[in-house]
Amino acid sequence: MATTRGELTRQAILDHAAGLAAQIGLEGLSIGRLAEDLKLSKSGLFAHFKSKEALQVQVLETTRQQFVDRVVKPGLTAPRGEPRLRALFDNWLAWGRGNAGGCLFVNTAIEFDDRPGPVRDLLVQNQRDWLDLLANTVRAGAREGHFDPELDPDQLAHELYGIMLGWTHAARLLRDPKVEERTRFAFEALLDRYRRK
Amino acid sequence: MATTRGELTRQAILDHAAGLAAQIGLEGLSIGRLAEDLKLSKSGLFAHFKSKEALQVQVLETTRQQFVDRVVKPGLTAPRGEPRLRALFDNWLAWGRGNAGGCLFVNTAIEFDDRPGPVRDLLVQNQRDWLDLLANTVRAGAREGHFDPELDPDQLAHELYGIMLGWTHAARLLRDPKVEERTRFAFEALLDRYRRK
DNA sequence: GACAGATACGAACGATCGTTCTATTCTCCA
DNA sequence: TGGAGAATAGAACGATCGTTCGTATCTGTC
Repeated sequence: MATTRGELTRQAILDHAAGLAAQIGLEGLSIGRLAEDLKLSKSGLFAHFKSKEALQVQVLETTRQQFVDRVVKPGLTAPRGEPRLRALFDNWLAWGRGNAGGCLFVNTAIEFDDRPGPVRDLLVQNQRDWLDLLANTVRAGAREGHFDPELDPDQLAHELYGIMLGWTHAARLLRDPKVEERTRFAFEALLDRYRRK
Repeated sequence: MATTRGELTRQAILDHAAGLAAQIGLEGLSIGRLAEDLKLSKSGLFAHFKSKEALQVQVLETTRQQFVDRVVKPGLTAPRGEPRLRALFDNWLAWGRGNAGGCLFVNTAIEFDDRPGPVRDLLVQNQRDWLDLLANTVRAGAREGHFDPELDPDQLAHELYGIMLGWTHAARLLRDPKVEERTRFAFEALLDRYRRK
């Protein structure tokens, strides 16, 4: 992976674009705006991607990598089962709080749920991977004796994602000061339902 | 309320725009596209609203009225307390399923959580009203003996909204065939936690 | 130090955006 | 029936969109 000059600017573009996209949407990204922000010419910037759609895809891929680095990998260092599920959840909350526009995947999920194409496809894959990771963590938790092995791990993952979406809504739109407390409460109640009795 | 000619076309515009906005977003709405769809001139259509932002606000108001008619009002005919909460929830699911682009409020919530202005303000008000309605229904349910009066109705409303958002994500992005069943399961589990023991 | 390829620029393309005019056409009441 | 005012149309505005093309500058190699 030779870090040539073009590769450096490409990454700089993608980093900036990823931050911007979380705030104004992947569709709201514009080549001109990006070029101006980064003091490049429109055509010079465009040449790195050949199309806006390719830029959008690469922005998603960049963000996915950041997500893995900041949420998934540190989460996997926690002991498997419930502690790992808690770590993943905590990291996700920190991720949502830490990004200026919130979680790009959550935003893009709604932006593209009606727009077929490679962006949507990639997004679906990312979300499935994340839900599968959560569900598998629950499965391991059942083997460890943390969770009731009779209950459906995919259902837990689905509900957990709903809690995260609820956090997004209350934190970012409503600016609810109790959002943290409400989210934790919901999380604990969910775990409790799935705990081995 | 004199139903003049201009008022008729205005409503026709708003009805079409509301459907379109749910699919491509409030920001994605364009005067030219609307004019073409409705066989009007751009300027003729524009004259009804004087600005795109005013159009967006009125689209939200139109949708709010539809929401009241199709979700809230029929819900209020159910007996107060738990039955009413169930009716509201069922109607909301039907509303989400019935609209081509999903729930406009959910979509716009994410589109505008970073964009200050009258559209965002109106949206916040709508969402607060809806959450308050849910919470008040729970409060009434506690008085009826359906729910535990020690538990926080606003928390239940918040979690209920998270379940709805989870439905949106699984149904519209992931096209999860089990979304209905998962959503119902989560809803029942939530009610169970809040039931008077 | 010259050459080759990668990288960036500037100008321009047609299309569309929201918005502003002026000029029609319609509607309805005196 | 004529005239006032509402409703729509048409043309044009400056701006921005994604994209293309030809040209210049840089970078690293022989």
